[in-house]
Amino acid sequence: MQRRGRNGYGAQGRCRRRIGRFLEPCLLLLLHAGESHGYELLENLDRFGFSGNPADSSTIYRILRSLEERGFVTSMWSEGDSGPARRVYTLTEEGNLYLDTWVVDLEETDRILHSFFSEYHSHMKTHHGNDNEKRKE
Amino acid sequence: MQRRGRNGYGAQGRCRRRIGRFLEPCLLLLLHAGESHGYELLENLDRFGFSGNPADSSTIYRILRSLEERGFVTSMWSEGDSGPARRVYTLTEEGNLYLDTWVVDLEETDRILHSFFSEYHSHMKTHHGNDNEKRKE
DNA sequence: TCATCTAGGTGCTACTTGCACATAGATGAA
DNA sequence: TTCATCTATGTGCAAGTAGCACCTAGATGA
Repeated sequence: MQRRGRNGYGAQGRCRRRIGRFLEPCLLLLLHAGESHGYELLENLDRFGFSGNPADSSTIYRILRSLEERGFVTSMWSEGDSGPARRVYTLTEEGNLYLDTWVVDLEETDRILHSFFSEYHSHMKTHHGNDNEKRKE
Repeated sequence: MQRRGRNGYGAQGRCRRRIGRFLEPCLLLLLHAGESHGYELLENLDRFGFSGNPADSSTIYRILRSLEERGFVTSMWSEGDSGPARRVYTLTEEGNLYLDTWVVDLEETDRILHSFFSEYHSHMKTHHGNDNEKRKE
């Protein structure tokens, strides 16, 4: 306590703004539209524009398991009309709230991202094309 | 090779769209505006809106070291007019190009993020406020 | 002398993700 | 009947990002 926050950083506990490829909220959103199983969710993910660089199936199954452990989804085995059995996931009320916190978080991330872009573009405008000048003098 | 890509995923090699808190491009952008040292960069990061949840100093120093190992920045010890010596970092031409690839990557991420938002909002509009209906019937 | 500020750093840990690979039921062709 | 293939779920391992606790050390002023 005497050492942490000495320089003002790392003082308000773990509150990571992770987005990475933010697969978790995408899965939650897909499940909000109706129950589904992993393989189907995997295919529907390209709706978000991941198609050029799709997610790995193992990642999706692991996220779903993790969501279930935290009570945000429930799962049931379902003998489908064709193919092997599927583990069908359903969003819970907690998962629904969790999706909302994700959206708030991602909107904040979006703001940060755009402040990066505006900083970048305004800086590039003043150094139009010639970005060596600052290191020359 | 016979197994990977069987379902069409994981077939084009490692091309992770990582953003996380995307501290790396922020540092590159700050260095593009002029040479600086870690402690100063840390303080300037709040320009991007990280202020509510600032980065840890160890993370910044490690990113700077990593950038140097990859040739994107160079560093020199500088005896300042006050306080302890500083390791001053300067962006290289490669680092400048690397920043541009980051921007392209982040713009793609921005598109994905917005397709998420539009999917979310259009879905919420049709289920205005009552999101239990789909699980009730 | 001692606390504090400035500045840089290490060790450990957790989380996310990707790749390789395993398992197994269903389905159809040879 | 056997075998490849598709559908579907999963594990093991490794790398990358980041946070927290903690350390070192010069400068500065009470």
